[in-house]
Amino acid sequence: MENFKLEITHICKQSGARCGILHTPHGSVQVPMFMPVGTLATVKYLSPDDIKKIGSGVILSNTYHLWLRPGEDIVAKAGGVQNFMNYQGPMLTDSGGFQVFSLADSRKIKEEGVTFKSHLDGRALFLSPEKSIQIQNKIGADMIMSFDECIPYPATYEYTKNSVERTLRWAKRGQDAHERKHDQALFGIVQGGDFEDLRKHCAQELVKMDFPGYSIGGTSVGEDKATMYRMVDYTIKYLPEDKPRYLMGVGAVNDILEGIARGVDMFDCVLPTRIARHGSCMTSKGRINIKKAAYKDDFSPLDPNCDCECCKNHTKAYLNHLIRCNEGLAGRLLSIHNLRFLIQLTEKARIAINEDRFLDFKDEILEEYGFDERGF
RNA sequence: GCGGUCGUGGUGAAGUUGGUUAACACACUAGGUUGUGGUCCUAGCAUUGCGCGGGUUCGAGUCCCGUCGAUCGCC
Repeated sequence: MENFKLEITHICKQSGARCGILHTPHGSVQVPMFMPVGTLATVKYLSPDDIKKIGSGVILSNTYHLWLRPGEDIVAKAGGVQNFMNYQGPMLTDSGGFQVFSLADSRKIKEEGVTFKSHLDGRALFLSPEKSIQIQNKIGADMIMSFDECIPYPATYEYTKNSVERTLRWAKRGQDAHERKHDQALFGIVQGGDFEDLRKHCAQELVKMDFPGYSIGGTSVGEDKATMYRMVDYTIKYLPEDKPRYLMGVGAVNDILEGIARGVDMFDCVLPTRIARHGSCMTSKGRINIKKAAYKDDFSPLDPNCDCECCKNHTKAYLNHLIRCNEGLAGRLLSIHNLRFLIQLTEKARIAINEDRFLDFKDEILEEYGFDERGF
């Protein structure tokens, strides 16, 4: 497809991190970037205007969730997910592979696809590579994902190997079923757990199929950070330089920085918005929990270095009050803040890459943040 | 004035024929949450303390007496 293309503008001489522009049918955005998650065609609590104001490049939505409610036909009838939610920016949908893994019961994986029970009402469902792509074709995001098996960690070599082979066959089937190659970029997803040869094999086979973008999957499923970074290392060297690389489900500050250092272009994660709804905030000085009694009478902004609507207009004392009272505005303001915080992080990262000092930048940020094992 | 019922943490309340660590929930305190179920998880949380003061008993929140308070009924 000619209207989807990654243009690499600079490669950091110090780290090898990349900077570029991703062109999509719904606009061009800069990478590396963090993509807010909008599962049900809404970034929880935020209006489309809010999403634009925080400087978000791409937002994510979910095949599995939209399939169940309201159904892909409704979304198609609305003119695609962008029209449905009245957000005219680049979007991406996950394939449902992860949701089948993470929230469905009674999962049975067969060559044909996966049977499982709905998390909403328990009814039996079936999702296959073809079905996932058909649904994503109807939803209409600019980037769509192959239907993969996201295996748990740890998994045995034997299980992982068989799963990778199946994920590769599924990738091919999805590619064959894809009917909107002209305006939807289908990404292949690299699995392979913590096994170097399986990651290599999976990446190389997907590259042979020539996808317009590649995702690194099977991360952030409970493994430790060193393992996650190793999975990225095992994978990324086999991916083509001129295609976008998306590290799925990763959104902790140190993980994003480590990913960028390794050449990742795109990240998404529920972390900033999920923790925001419960009062946890990412700030330049580290993570704080705004619910704490200590903030009851703290009339300073959440993060004086932040330019978001929340930090410019409100005090910690007010946020503390809102979250204690379970007021929706707390979720909105803190979601705006955490998302803006990560987006600002990527903006600063791009500057550092262009100045060939990304490794220094990474160390400075982590130092100031008070990096620990958890990484926020 | 007479009679009944009741009095356990910040709140609502369990506490069996009197028997070791006063259940549970909410609230509160401190953490967590990584391809989003507006969730969920973890830990802490009654100055040997059960309105107050006596008594019985090896042992009382649980029995007895007094007292204070709440509440209902009757004059």
